Amino acid sequence: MPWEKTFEEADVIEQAMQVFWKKGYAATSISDITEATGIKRGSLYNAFEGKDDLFLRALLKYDNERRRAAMLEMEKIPDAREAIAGWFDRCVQSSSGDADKKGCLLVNSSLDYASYDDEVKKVVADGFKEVATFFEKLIKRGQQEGDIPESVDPRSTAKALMALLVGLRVMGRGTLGKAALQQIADQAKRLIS
Amino acid sequence: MPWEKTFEEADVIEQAMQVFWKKGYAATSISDITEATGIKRGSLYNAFEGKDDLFLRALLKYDNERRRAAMLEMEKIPDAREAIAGWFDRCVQSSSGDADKKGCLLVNSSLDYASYDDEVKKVVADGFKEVATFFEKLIKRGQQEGDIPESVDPRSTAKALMALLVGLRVMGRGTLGKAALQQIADQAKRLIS
DNA sequence: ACATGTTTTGACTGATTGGTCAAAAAGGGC
DNA sequence: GCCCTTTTTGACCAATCAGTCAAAACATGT
Repeated sequence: MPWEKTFEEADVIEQAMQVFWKKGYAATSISDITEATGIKRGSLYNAFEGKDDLFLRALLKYDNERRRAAMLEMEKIPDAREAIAGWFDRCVQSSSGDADKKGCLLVNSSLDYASYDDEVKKVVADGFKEVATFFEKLIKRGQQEGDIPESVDPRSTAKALMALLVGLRVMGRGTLGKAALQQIADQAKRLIS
Repeated sequence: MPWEKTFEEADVIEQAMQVFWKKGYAATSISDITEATGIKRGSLYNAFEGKDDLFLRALLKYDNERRRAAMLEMEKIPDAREAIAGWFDRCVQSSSGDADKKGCLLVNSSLDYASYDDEVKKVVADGFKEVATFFEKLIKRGQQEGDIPESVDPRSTAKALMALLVGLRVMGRGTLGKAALQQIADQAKRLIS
């Protein structure tokens, strides 16, 4: 056996993700990443195919460790209404708690759209779709358990919650403070009442 | 008198705006703009300070001719509820009707945030704030006229409508079709019921 | 026809971009 | 100690970036 890498790929992807998250895909240069990770240019290209590939991996890591993780956690909450509300509150927390105001990488990426290849677009689109489906299931469950009125249409309300969440994430990057974001989150609860 | 410009500044700004709108600020190069407008590099720099300046003017033009214009038009609608609903329907139309899926330049710009100077940030932030204030006034008017129930809180609902609109605009750039966008718009109406 | 002052033009700059590559460095197996 | 294979390294590449500038083109006032 010859020699093994002196860095962990996952660590590099994590740090690259932070840079992409903060600056956006187009505005992030390879030099930004080599500076952030400490590994040299050549090593980076030895381990990854290129900027596209690295971004895709970073996005997948984010998607797995943040979005999917949040879904799994919210699924455990017994009350369906509280699960939905909890997701919004969680976003308010993470948006207002981040001094860099990075928002959500999936949401941010959905607007750089034109820059990406199809694989990246699919990750973004699938992520949104899964969350919307998740909301829809929760609404139906809430209706079965009597927590959510039958007058609420699961499918369209789920889409609206999704849009509201995206909007919350976008507005959270601007000048809106925590209190304002919380007001938005509270209105989300009215959509399932 | 020596010689006058052979192009109209407003035309150049309009065409530059289209490019920025479609590709985003960071991904748009000066060459993209000279190709789109037909005017040569030097002439462009003779008429404008640079890329930043050109983008700011393009954004201001968009803000004036789209956002402000929409506000003025919606203000004319007698029924406050319909004015709000009309705005959403209008966005569904323009989002689904655009083959390029450019969305809203103000919304798009709000996510490139880090790339811009303070003046641009101010235009974006002020634009959002004005729309939210507009919604708030409409809600209050609707309540006075008895079209909107008193149980609706004007301020926080206006913020939520704003967020929902932003989300609609973002989602509209993805795979969501017209019907799905319309479902979201219809849910907006539930927030003022 | 000529002088005037602006616009137009395209070649040019230095910096930065994403990406490549050959040589050096590093460890395990023998 | 030597070989084999992989990683590391930094110099290097062509392309592109935003921006500059001097000279040519131009319409007007005289």
